[in-house]
Amino acid sequence: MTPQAIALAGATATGKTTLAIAVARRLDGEIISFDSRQAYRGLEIGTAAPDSEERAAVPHHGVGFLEPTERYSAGRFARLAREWIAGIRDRDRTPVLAGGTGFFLRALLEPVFREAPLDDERRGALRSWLATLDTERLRAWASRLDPELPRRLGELDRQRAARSLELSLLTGRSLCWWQRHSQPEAPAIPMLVYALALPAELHRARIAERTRTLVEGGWLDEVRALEAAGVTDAPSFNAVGYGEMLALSHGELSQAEALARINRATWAYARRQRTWFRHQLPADAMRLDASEDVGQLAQRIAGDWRRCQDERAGRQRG
RNA sequence: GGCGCCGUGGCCGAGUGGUUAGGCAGGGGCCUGCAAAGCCCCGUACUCCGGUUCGAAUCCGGACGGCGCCU
Repeated sequence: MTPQAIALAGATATGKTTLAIAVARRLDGEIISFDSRQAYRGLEIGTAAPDSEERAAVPHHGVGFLEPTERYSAGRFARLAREWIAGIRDRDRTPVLAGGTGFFLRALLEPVFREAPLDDERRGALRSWLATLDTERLRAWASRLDPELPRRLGELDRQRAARSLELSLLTGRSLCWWQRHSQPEAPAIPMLVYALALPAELHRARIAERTRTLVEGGWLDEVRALEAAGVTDAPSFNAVGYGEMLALSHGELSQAEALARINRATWAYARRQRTWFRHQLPADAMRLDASEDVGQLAQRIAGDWRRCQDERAGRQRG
C-alpha cells in the first residue's frame, strides 16, 4: 500500500516541530499537527506550538484553531485530518503529520467505528449525571451492561466506564458491540510512520530546557490572558503546566517551585507517551533517534518517501 | 572531655514489643470519540554489635555518626 502521508510521532520535547518543518521543506509538504492541546487558540505558548515564523515557512493545519472552551476528540481530529490530507494531496503536496497524541494518530491509522448519531444534548445531560456518580457505581453498572469490556481492559476507570455507559444507555448497544459490528468511520490511511525517541537523560534535559524557554517566551502573560477571558476551567486548560503557571501568577508558588513542578508533570506525561509509542504504534513504524542531526533525519525520511512514491509510479507504468 | 537529643528504603516522614503506614521521587504497564486525559502495578527499610524476650525498628548496654549545650 503506497503511503499517503508521513507521520512523525514523538513525546514532548523530542524535536518533532523542527523535524517536521525540515521534512516538509524537502518534500513540498504541509504539516498537520496531531496534538490535542496545540490545537487551541490562546495556548500556543505553553503548549510549544509552532510559532508564527515556523507557520509562515510551512503551512500548518490543526494548530491554534479551536476555542479554549471547545472539546477536541480523536473522532473530531480524524474527520478534520482526512479533509486536510485530501486537500494537501489535491494540491500535489505532501502531508506531514507531526504530534504527540498517539490516540489521535491511531484514529487515522485504524479508524474508530462509525457510531450511531447521538443527540448532543442527551449526551451532555447524561455525562453530567454520570459525573456525579462514584467510580464504584459507574464501574459496576458499565460492567453489567457491557460485560466484555472489563474482561478485555481489566478493571474500568471512570472515564471508560462512562463512555461505555453512554453508548449502552443512548444506543441500546454496548461499546464492544459497536466495535465489533459497526463499520469503520472511514478507510484507514496508510502512512509512513516514524517514532522519535530520545535517551531518558537527554529527554529530561530537553524538557527542563523547554520549560525555561516557554516561560521566557511569555507563558505567564498567556495564562493571565486566559484567566481574564474566564476560561481557566475550560477543557483546554488542563494542559500540562497551566495550573502551575496560574498558581505562580497568584503568588501561590515561587517561580522555582512552579518550574520544578512543571518539569515533573511534563516528564510524567512524556513517560506515558513513551510507553504508548513503544507499544501502540503499527508494527512497521520506524524508530528514529531524535538526538541525531535533524538535517540527516529529514534527508532519510524524504528519501524513504520518494522511494515509496517511485515504486507506485513504477507499478502504474508497468 | 562531660551532658542531652537524634540515627527508618533515593528523599520526607509515621510508628513506643507481634498487622504492608503514607507522601514525593523513580520504574513498568493499560488505552477504539474527554488522551497534555483517565487509570493499574512495582521497593519487606529500620546505622552497627551484643543483650532481654517465644517475638525488637520499637526495651537495655556498648560502638559509630550527626546535632545542640556545657567545660
